[in-house]
Amino acid sequence: MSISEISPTTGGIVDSIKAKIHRGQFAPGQRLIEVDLAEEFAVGRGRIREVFKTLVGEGYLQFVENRGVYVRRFTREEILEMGRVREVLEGLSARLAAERHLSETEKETLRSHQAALDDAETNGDVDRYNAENFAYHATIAAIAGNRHMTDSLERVRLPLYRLQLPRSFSADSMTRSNSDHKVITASILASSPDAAESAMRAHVRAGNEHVLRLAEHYFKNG
Amino acid sequence: MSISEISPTTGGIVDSIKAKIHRGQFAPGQRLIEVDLAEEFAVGRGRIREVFKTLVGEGYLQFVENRGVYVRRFTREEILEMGRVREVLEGLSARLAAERHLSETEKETLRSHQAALDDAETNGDVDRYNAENFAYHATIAAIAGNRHMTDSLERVRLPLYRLQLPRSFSADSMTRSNSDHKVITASILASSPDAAESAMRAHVRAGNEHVLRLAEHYFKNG
DNA sequence: CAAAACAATTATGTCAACAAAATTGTCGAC
DNA sequence: GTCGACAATTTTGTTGACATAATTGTTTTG
Repeated sequence: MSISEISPTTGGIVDSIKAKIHRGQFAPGQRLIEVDLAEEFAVGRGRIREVFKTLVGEGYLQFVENRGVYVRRFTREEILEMGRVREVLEGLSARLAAERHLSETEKETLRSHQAALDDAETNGDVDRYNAENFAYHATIAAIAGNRHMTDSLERVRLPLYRLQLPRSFSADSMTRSNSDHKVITASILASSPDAAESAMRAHVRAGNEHVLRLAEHYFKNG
Repeated sequence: MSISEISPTTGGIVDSIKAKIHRGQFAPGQRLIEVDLAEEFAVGRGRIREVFKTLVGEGYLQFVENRGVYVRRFTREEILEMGRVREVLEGLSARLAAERHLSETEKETLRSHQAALDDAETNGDVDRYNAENFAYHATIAAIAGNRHMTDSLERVRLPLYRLQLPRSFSADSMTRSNSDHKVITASILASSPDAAESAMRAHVRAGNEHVLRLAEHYFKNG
C-alpha cells in the first residue's frame, strides 16, 4: 500500500466497479455494501452512494429501497430481448465501418484481429477464441466511430460479461462463428455496407440462440 | 400549492425532472442548482445530488466538477450520430411489431393513430401532425414489446425533445412523411417484418436530414 | 472609463453523526 | 429439533455543518 493514498475521483470509482463487474469479481445478484466500498476507496459513504446511482442509471446496478444495490441480474427473456437490440446495433457497427474510408493502419488492425481469430480456431483454443472475439467486435465498433452507438452497445452487452464463461464454443460452433467473421471482415475491407450489416446481424442472431440452450441457474429467478 | 407537501421518492424526483426537460421547462445547457431543487421538492441536498447522478447515467444531464450539472446539450455531429442509431432501433421497432401476432384492439389502435395522422395532414395542421407523429412511433414501440429496445430508443431520442419545436413540417414534407407512415402501417398490419423495417429506416433517415438544415444556434458550440 | 485586484456571496465537495429499517443471532416454548 | 419472539448488530436514510471552489460584486488603479 502506498504511503499517502490519494482519494480517487468519482469517475475513477465508477470505472473501477464496472471493471470488477466485467471481470466477474462482483457477481450478478451480489449485494454491494456502502461502508465496505467506502473503506476500500478511502472515501465517505456519500461518494459511494452517488457512484451507485450513476451505475444504476447506466444499467449496471439495481436499486432496492432500504436494501441497497445489487449487481443487475437478468432473466432469460430479458437477455433474449437485449440480444435482438444487439443484433441491429452490431449490424450498424459493421455497416458504419464499411461505409468509412479505412486508413491502411485500420485495415491492418482489422486483418490482424481476423488472423488472431483464425489462429485460435485452427489451434482449437476456445478460451483464446472467446477473448479475441470480444476484441474483434470492439475493433469494428472503434472503426465505425460513432460514440452513441458504442454507448448503446455497451448497455445491451451487459449480460455477455457474466455469460462469457458458459459461452464455451465447441470446435464446430467455433468454425461456424469464424466463417461469419471472415465474411464480415471481407465485406468491411471491400466497403460493402449492406453485406457487412446483414452478415453481422446473422452472426449475432446465431450467437443469441446459444442463450436458449443455457441452464436455468444462469438467470434471474432460476 | 398544497398545504403539506409529502416528501417525494427519489424515483419521483427523477421522473419529474425528466418531464421538465421533455417539456423544455429546463432548457438544454441550463445549469441546475442543488439547493433550489432541494427546496422545491422539500428534500435534502444529498437526495438531489443522487438524483443528478442517476440522470447523468441516463444521459439527461452533464456533470462538471465543482460546477454542478447542466441539461445535456448536443453538437450537430452528435445528433447526426444518434440519428443513425435511432434509424436502426426504430427499424427494429417496426420489425418486431410486424413479427408479432397483433390482437384486434392493437390493430385498431394502430389504424386510429394512422387516421389521426391522415387527418392532420389533410387539414395542414403541422403542430398536431408533429404531436401525432410522436404518438405513432410510441405506439409501434409499445406493440413491439421489447423493453430494452424502448430504453435504448429513449436515449437516442433525447435531442428530439428540444428540437421538436424547430421541426416544423412544410405541407410538402408532411405529405412525404405521412406517405412513409402509410407504408409502415400497412407492412405491420400485413405482418411483413422486412418491409416494415426497411420502410421505417428510410423514414427516419429522411427525417435526420432535417437536422442538416437547422441553424447553428440550436446546437452546442453554436 | 476600462481593467485588474480584491472582497462578498453563492454553490459544490466532503464528512460525521444520528435515525430508521433490515438482517442476523439468541433464546425459549412446544 | 423447529419455529417464533425478542434482542443485537449491521446497513441504509437523512440531515446538518464545515471546507473549498466558483461566481458575482465592488473597489482601486492606470
